[in-house]
Amino acid sequence: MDDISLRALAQLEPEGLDAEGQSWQQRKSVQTRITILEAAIDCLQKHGYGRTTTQLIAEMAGISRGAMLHHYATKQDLIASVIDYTVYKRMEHFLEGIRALKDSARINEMAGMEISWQSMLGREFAAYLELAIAARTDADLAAIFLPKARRFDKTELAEVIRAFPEWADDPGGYALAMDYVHAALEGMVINRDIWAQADQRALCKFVGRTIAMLRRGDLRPPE
Amino acid sequence: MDDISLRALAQLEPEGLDAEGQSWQQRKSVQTRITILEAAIDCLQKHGYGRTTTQLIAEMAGISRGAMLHHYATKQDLIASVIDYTVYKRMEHFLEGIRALKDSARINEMAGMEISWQSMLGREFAAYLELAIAARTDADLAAIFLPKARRFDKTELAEVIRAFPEWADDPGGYALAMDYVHAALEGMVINRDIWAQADQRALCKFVGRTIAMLRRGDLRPPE
DNA sequence: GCAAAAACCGGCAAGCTTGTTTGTTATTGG
DNA sequence: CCAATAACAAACAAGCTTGCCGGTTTTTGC
Repeated sequence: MDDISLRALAQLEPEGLDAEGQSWQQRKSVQTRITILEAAIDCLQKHGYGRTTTQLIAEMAGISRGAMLHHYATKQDLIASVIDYTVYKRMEHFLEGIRALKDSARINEMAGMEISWQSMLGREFAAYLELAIAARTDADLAAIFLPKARRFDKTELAEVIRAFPEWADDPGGYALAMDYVHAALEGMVINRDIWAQADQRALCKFVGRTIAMLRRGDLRPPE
Repeated sequence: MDDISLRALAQLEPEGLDAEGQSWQQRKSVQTRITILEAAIDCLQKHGYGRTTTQLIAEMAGISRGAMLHHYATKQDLIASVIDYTVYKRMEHFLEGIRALKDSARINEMAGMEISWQSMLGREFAAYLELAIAARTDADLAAIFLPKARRFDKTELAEVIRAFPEWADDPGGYALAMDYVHAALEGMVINRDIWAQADQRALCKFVGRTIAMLRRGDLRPPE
């Protein structure tokens, strides 16, 4: 991960989680908060947003509910921090995927899609999806979620542009290709329990093929 | 809508909602039940699965909660009926789209995608999406939702095959194209509040173009 | 050391949600 | 007409969730 990537990541770093050079108490506080946020992600993944209660998070984190409410006064505060943390973690994983990609010299053209696909199989994306869906019907949640989500997409696009300089001749193609991959793969994730696995594999290959063609310019608008 | 379509639709018809030739009391009961189910769909769309309470549904339906619990003894019973009703309504709209398509002689190649896209803007799909996401983290809900969802996909595929006989030379292409359109469009729906509208329009066009190419056979596996 | 602050724990009240129960009105079949 | 049944309404109990408050232990700064 190079300097620019690290700077992009630092731009998304949640507040109150940098324990470097602090007192022992501060460091413990940060550690507890991370434990709580990780527990919250587990809850979102396993029980969904609607059934993610403060009680459950505290139990999964292994601390009392009173202790948790000391760190996050209200549930809304906690959820806001979970959003920050989840977005940060997703970007961290994404940049790690980009970095590994550069090392392996990109053996195939679907590398970008593979990174996205792998990122959608993790805990953080499951939590992100729960938050994204809940934000559709919860104005308060949307107010804090949507800006973060948009910033994530923006940062991710910038990193994709840096990682695939060979697309430089098609500036508009970047955003289109990224949105396309995200839409197709997220749609697949939603139907994961509904569709047959063989169909999902075939679809994955097809999307990869279209990406390769888009990159070659074979899918430019005909007019 | 021809006979075969009507038969496919009848196959998905919910139980206890056919009031033909019954007594006046029976017909009123059916009408009340439909009112409840429609109110439940509204609740799912506006407040999401997690905040859809029996109280809210009863209020939105304009009847007392006691009256509602007379028709649906438990919340689970109600949700099960909502799933049946939603799936039925979605198929009804889909078949209506197919029928209108035949009349207008399919002016463009993206007609199939347009039908799917329009269907995803309706109330029923919003409710369906809420149920699909909730089923991912709710085993009880999944047990009753997943079979219905799979049956819907199966029926829809059969109707697509009937509606587009010119694809007959590519049997495997049907399922792939349908899954592809669904995944891409559902992914777009999820990101509807996050992405810029212009990007969504561009992506919609791109997906349509790939569908056209898939139909022409230009996107067949290279090997 | 020692007072202040921070981390942590347990319990409590208010509100909401679900399911049950009891009662009232309207409709059906004989 | 009348008993049985269905549709509808209101109240109640039990459980859960959230936020708040007092109390305890540990750490920090002077």
